[in-house]
Amino acid sequence: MTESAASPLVLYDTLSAGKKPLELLEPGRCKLYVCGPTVYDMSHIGHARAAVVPDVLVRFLRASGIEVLFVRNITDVDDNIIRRAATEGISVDAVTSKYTAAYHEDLGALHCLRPDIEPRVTDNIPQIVALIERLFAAELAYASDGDVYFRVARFAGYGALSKRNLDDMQAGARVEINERKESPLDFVLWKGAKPGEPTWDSPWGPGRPGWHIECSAMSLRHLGETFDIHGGGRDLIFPHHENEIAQSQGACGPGTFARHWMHNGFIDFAGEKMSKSLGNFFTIREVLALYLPEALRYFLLGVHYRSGLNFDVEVPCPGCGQLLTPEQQKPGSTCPSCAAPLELARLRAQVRFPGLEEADERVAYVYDTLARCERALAVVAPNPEDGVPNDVSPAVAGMLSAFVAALRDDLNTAAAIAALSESLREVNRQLEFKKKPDIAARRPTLVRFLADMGVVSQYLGLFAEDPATYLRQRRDRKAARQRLDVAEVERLLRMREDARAKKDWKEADRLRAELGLLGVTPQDTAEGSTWTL
RNA sequence: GGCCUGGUAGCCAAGUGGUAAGGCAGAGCUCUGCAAAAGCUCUAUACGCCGGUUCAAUUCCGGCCCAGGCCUCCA
Repeated sequence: MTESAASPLVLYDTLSAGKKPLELLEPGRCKLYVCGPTVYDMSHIGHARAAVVPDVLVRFLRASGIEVLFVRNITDVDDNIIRRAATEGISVDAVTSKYTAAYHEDLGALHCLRPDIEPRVTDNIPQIVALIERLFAAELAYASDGDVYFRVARFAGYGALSKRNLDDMQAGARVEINERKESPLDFVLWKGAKPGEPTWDSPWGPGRPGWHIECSAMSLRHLGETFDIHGGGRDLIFPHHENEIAQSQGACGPGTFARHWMHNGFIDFAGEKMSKSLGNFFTIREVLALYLPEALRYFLLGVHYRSGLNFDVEVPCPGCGQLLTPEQQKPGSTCPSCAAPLELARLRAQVRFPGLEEADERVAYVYDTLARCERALAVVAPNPEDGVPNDVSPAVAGMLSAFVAALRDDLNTAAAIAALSESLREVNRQLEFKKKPDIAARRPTLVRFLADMGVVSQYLGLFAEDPATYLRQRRDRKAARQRLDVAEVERLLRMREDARAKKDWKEADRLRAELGLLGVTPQDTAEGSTWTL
C-alpha cells in the first residue's frame, strides 16, 4: 500500500530511454501536459489514439487516488488554419471553432475525459511574448527582419530527447535555406506579419507565434516551470518537443520542465504511414459511422501504446467483391477481375476494417457476459453466505489485481485486457448451470465479477454502458447501416413465433426464409426468438 | 547518409535468463422442431539469420538480413 502510494506507476520515459517509476513532484498530485490538435480539419484515428492513450493514463492515476491536473492545448493559429480559411472561404475564427467543436465531439464519443484546462494559443499571446523576452535576456533569441529565432547552438543539450547531436543534424539537414537565420537549425519563435494573416503586436513588430513556443508558454502558465509528465505522438519528439525543452529550460534554467516524456506510437496501414490517399486515411467520424465508439476504443487499447498499430483496411470491388490492393484502388481505374469501374465514393462506402470488427465482437462478448450475469442475479435472491470470499472462484478473485498490475507496468493495456479473459470465460461457465440452486451457490462469484468489472470500466473507459442498451444499440446500428425496417422485422418475427408455438414448422420456416431475404437471421432461445444480422 | 524502433504459431498481439499471455481463425460439444446465434472445450514442438557470454537465451552482447519511423508540417 505504502509502496504503491510512493510510485503508482512505472512508465517508459523517452528522455532516459527506459522505464522508470513515476515520482511525482508533489505526492498525490500529478501535473500533465499533452500536445493537442491544430484545429484545421477533421481528426483522424491517429488523433484518436493520441487522445485515448493519455486518457487511460489520467484514468489510471485518478483511480490510484492521485489528483491529476491535465492540460491539453488547442493550436488555433498556424499556416494550415490560415490556408484552410482561404479554401473554405471563411474566417480563421470560423475554421478553428468549427474544428474544435468537431474534435470535442469525436473525443467525447470515444469516452475521453476532457482536460482540466484546454488553453488556446490566441488566449496566450502575452505569455508567449513574455517568454520570448526571457529568451532574449538569455541571448537565446534574436530578431531578424521581423522574425525572431531561437539560437540552437547556444543551448547546451539540444538533441537529448531525440538522441541526436548537432553534427548529425547538420550532416543530414534537409532544412530550407533561410537567409534570416544564423544557422539552419535555428527555429522560429515569432513570425513577422504577412498581409491577410492574424497578427499581434510585439516588441519585434507585428506577427504571430511560431509553433513550438506556444506549448512552452502554456505549460509554464498552467503547470509552472516544472511538471510531471509531458505527452504526445512519437513524431513530435523532433523537432517539437526538443524545441520545447530548449525554450523552457533556456528561459527557466536546467532541471526545469517535464520530468517524464511519454510518446504514443503511430497507426499505420499495411505497414505504411497514414496519408490522404483512398485506402489509408480515415477520420474518426468515418469510422464511427460504421462501428460503435467502444469498438474503436477497444481496438486502440488492444496494443501497447508505444507500438505501432496496424489498421487493416479491406476494400472490396463493388462489382465482384474481390479485395483490391491500394494500387488498384486508384480513382478512375477498373476492377482487374470483373472490369467494373471503381469510383471513390462507392469504394469508401463498403470499406471494411477487420481489426475493428474483431474488436466490436469482443466488446459485445463482454457486454453479453455482463448482461447474462445481471439476468442470473436478478433471478436469485441474495443469501447470507454471499460475503464469504472463499466462495468466489479463483479466476474471478484474481482478475482485478492482475488487471491493475498490467497497467502499472507502463500502462500495458494489451496485457490488462488479456487478464480479463480468464474470468470472462469462468463466469460464462458458471452461468451455464441453469438450475436455481447452482446459480445461488455461484452468486458470490457473479457479484464479485460485476463489481470488479465496474472498476475495470473506470480504468479503460469501456464497458460502462448498460449492457442491454449497448447490445440493442449495436444491433440497431447494424440494421440502420443495411437500411432495415426494424418494425417490419419484428412483425415477421412475431408471426414466426406464433407459428412455432403452434408447431407449424412449415410456416415458421417460410417466415425464416422471408426474413432471410432481408438479411435477418432469427434465433430461437429459451426466452423467445430474437434476431441478428 | 545520420539517428531510432521492431521482426513471437495461418493472422493480430503481450511477455520473459530457465523452455511462451490473450484475441481471431480451425476442430469438437452444449443448446435447438430443424437451424442459427451464443457459450464452453480442445488445438498448434511460434520467438528473423549467424556467432558470442552463460549451467541455461526467444529474452544479454556483436554481426547480418528484413520491415518501419524520424531527420520538413504531422498524433
